[in-house]
Amino acid sequence: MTDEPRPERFLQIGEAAERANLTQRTLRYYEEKGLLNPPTRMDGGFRLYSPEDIERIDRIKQLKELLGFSLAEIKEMLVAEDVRTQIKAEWRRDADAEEKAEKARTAREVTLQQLALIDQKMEKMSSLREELAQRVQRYDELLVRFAESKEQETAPSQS
Amino acid sequence: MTDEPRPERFLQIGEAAERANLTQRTLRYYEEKGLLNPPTRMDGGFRLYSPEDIERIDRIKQLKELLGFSLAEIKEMLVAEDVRTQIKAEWRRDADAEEKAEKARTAREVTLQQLALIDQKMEKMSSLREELAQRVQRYDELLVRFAESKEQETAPSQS
DNA sequence: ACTAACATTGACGTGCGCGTCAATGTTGGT
DNA sequence: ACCAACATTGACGCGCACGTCAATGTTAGT
Repeated sequence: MTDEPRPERFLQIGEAAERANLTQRTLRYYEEKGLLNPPTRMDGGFRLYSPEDIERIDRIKQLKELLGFSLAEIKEMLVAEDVRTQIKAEWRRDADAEEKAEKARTAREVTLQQLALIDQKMEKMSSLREELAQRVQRYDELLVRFAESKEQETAPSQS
Repeated sequence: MTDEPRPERFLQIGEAAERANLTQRTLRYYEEKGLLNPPTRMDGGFRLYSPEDIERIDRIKQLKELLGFSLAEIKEMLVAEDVRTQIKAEWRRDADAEEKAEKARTAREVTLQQLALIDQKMEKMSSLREELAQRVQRYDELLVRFAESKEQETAPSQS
């Protein structure tokens, strides 16, 4: 559960999986499903995950565990991320300026939608939290009343 | 998505399912898995869900969709709820007082754990929210810079 | 050159959370 | 008495998100 910092080296699948606390199978599966773009390979064919790949794996975990989305949904959400790295890569190269701006606008929109979604969830969680907190209070009151009545049994009122 | 208010009548499975936006199959499945205690039946064997049953169904939906727990986990969490209604039912009847208090304490503990769990999730969500908000800001800056450079193209600096 | 540790693809298996028949019974109204 | 609408149990099916072999290849160290 110790949030590993972003590594600066490339990692093989074993290390990558351990770091994220996932199995190798899971990483290959995510690749199969298009959630991870195919990582670079060593000469022998071993996968090599870049620091960016590693970050993306973390993001997937986050979206899955935290927000409970399906992999298909997560794939949709990662479009914004893709555009982001795409822009970074294209930034220094020519590429039509207006086109880049358009991509940025799209990415902005998608991210805003994600934000709205998170806000929705947080509101609902907050109200659930309130409900539970009130419930605890009621238990407390009940237990206090109980303690009082017990007190009276052994040591009658001193008023 | 309109949060139906708590009904005061007993509902058959059809109405109950529609109300919660679930299928009949799902309700029977929840019963099968012990998430719902067997509802009362009509003479012919038709299920009749009490208002409490209906509330419980909503709670299950909440825990599932909002927090993304498995049905097994939710079953665990509902223990507190069970104790709660149990206490209510036993309250007027004799039943050893200390025993009731013990149950209340247990229910309190379970509820506190759920609260802690929710707080954990909310914290993580909050930090994810921050990350995304920052990202939007960076897009904005980028787009502003872009707009400025475009402005210069058509209308050179007036300084 | 050998070996242990690590990786590859392919294929089948699994648990969860239901969906979907099929065959049958119940309820309520005309 | 009949009929449509609604329900019942049982059983098989299915998509998702991987788990788990099996057979094979790669890498790194001695």
